[in-house]
Formats: sequence, structure tokens, C-alpha cells
Amino acid sequence: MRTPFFTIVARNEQGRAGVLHTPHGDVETPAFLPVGTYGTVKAILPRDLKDLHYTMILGNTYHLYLKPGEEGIRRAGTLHRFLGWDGPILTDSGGFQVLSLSRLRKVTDEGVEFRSHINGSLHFLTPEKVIEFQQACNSDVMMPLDHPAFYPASGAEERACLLRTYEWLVRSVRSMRIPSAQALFGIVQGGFTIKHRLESSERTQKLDGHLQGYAVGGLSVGEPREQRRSLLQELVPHLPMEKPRYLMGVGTPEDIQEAVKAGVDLFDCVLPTRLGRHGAAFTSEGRLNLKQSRFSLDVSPLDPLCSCYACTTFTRSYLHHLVTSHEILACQLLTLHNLHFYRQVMKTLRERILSQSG
RNA sequence: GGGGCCGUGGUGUAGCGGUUUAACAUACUGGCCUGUCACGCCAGAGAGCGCGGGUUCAAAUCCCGUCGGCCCCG
Repeated sequence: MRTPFFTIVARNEQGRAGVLHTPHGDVETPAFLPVGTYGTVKAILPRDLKDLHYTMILGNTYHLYLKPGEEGIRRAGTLHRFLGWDGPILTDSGGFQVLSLSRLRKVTDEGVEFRSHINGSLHFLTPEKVIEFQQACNSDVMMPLDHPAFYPASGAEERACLLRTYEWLVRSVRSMRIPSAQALFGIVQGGFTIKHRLESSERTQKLDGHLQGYAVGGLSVGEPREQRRSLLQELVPHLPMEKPRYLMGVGTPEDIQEAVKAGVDLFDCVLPTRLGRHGAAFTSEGRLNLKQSRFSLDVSPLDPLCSCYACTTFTRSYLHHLVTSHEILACQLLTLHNLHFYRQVMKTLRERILSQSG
């Protein structure tokens, strides 16, 4: 492991600004990672991601494990070469799929048994297998298999999830090849009560010597926003100061702003890409649904304050036309715009932190 | 001249005497989407069944006529 993995440049009530040092390059934080589940950030070229100044992306173990499978990655050499992306990659473990594919799976202490959503074939994911696969990927940051709680969850369920997540982390650490240039993050679970989140945080930190960062998982799954906010504000200060904090799967620009203030450094979320494909755009005027007929004759730019290719080249009228015509270009342009918007949000947040430290 | 088939929401179709307050797809209107099973999901509006007459307790469904479209035989 190269040292240091994370450098904090500035820290104040606006949040933390830092740099993540990975084998595939540096990442300025706070950072947003576009989600590339199946090995592609949908509807956008890696080249365009670079042009948007994205440095790091997220890939998904569950999906890549099913297809193309470990051998498919090994043939290419690494996940980076397979994807044609030479920047840093964080691979998610598949823990979230434990939740989202609930209809198809069974969780035991040993691991997660599930049926492929692609062809129904039976698979058994264990913490060890998940690490092995991510090592085959040579991803820059590996996430251990974890067990998020459903919302709402009983106290007993919350505790079971955090204990299992911890046991799985112990096994993940044990199974890791040493030495590795790949970073491993611990994941804090424990549902929606601060008591269980703190217990999870405490347990996870017992393995601090093996962890390069800490993630908070299992949020934004239906709990009230206020509850999430206060939970984070209370929890984050208990995580090791000098290591990066990653809030998994979150969120809206507003969620991210709040979390950055609470001291979170990394984010990923499907919203900008998925909403883009579904015809919605994040703009300085709020979220716009380009499907609405009121845009059919609107010849103004999507967001007058935005400098992205979509906003400087096309009208709302044209984008509405593309969306309602189900043209692929609609997905491409709105994805491009939304990712540009998120990039600007992150850039602004970082600059605000840096300027206050003047 | 003779015979046959078809006319049902914007479009394409299903239903062919009573479980139909007429169904489905699509288009239309709106909403939703937070570690992606997702060019997805949910909801709403929209026809009274070409038209006229009959039979029947009951007709989009059966009968007669008529109009329109298509096909076959002369």
C-alpha cells in the first residue's frame, strides 16, 4: 500500500477537501463517482467522463461476477483494461444487491445465496469470493460484502445486520492477499438508529490497521431525510479523522451538500445517469422533467447557466423531442448534462472548503 | 351482376347474446426513480362499439336495411 492513501488539504465547518492517492491516479475530494454497474457508465463514453473531469468511477462486483465473470476480467488483465478506463475504480461488493434483489436471495452467516436476475442460475456469494473477485479486477478500492437493513428495521434486525457485516469484514481482511496495492474500506451498517451505527463504527475500527477508508452504507433506502441527516451528523465524527469517508449510494445534490458538511468525502449515486435516461435533468432551476409537453416549443437552453455541450448546443424543445421519440441521443445528452451538473456541484463544494481555509 | 370479409378510445387490435361500469398495446397527460434487475415504474384522461331499424328480460355481440373500405368470381 502506497502511503499515504489520503491527504487532507483543508478542513472546516464546510467539510473536508483532500486527495485520494490510488495506483491509477489521484482523486480530489469531496468527489462523486459515476456508477458503472455493468462495466459502463451508461450512455456516456469514458473519454467524455474524462472531459467532464471525472477521475474515478464505480463498478459492481455482483453484476460483473455474473457477467463477464472472473475469467472474463482476467483475460483482459484488469477491470481497467476491460473497460477502457485507466483511472481509479472502486468496486462495490454486491451488498446492496442483497437488498435490491431481495426476491431472489437468501442471506446466511456464511454468505448470500441468490439467483441470477439474468438467467436464474444459483450462486453463492461469500466475503472471500467477493474479495477474490475484486482482486482479479485489481480495482483501486475494494468494498467488503456487507448486509444493509431494510427500512423500517427492528432493533434486532439492525443489530443482526451490523454484526454480520462486521463478521464478514473480518473474513474479508483474512482472505486478502498481502501485500496489496488495493485499498479496502470498512462499511458501517446498523440501520437507522445512532446506537447501532455507533456500535458498528466501533467494531469496524477494530480492524482499522487493515482499512484505508470507511463507508456508511444502507442509507437512502426510504428513511426520512431528517433522520438520515442527524444520523450522519452524529456518526461521521466518530469515524477516523485521517481516513476517507464514503457515503454509499447517496444521493441528490442536496443530500451530498449536507453530507459534505458532516465530513463525508466520497459519494456515488445512480441518480444523474438514471434520471438522465428517464428524461429528467438537474438544473439551476431544480429538477426538470423533459417529457413534459410544456417544453415542446421551448427554444431556450436546458439550463441557461450551464456550459455543458448539451446546454450550449441544443434547445429544450429539441431535447423534449428526443426524449419523447425515445432517441438514444436523449439518454446521452441528459446523462452528459447531469454528470456535468454533479461535477460542478462537487467542484463548488471543494472550492468553498478551500476558500474558507484561506 | 353474384359472393365474401371488415368497420370498437388518436392509431392498431381483442371481445362475437348476460361474469364488460367495453379490454389490450401504443400514443397522449402527470408523477416517481438515491452502493442500477431499470431507454424503467406508477397513475390519469380518452370509445359506448359506422349509421338506422328490429328480435330479446338483456345486443358491440343475433336479424334486416344502409353507408364506407377490401377481396374473390363473372
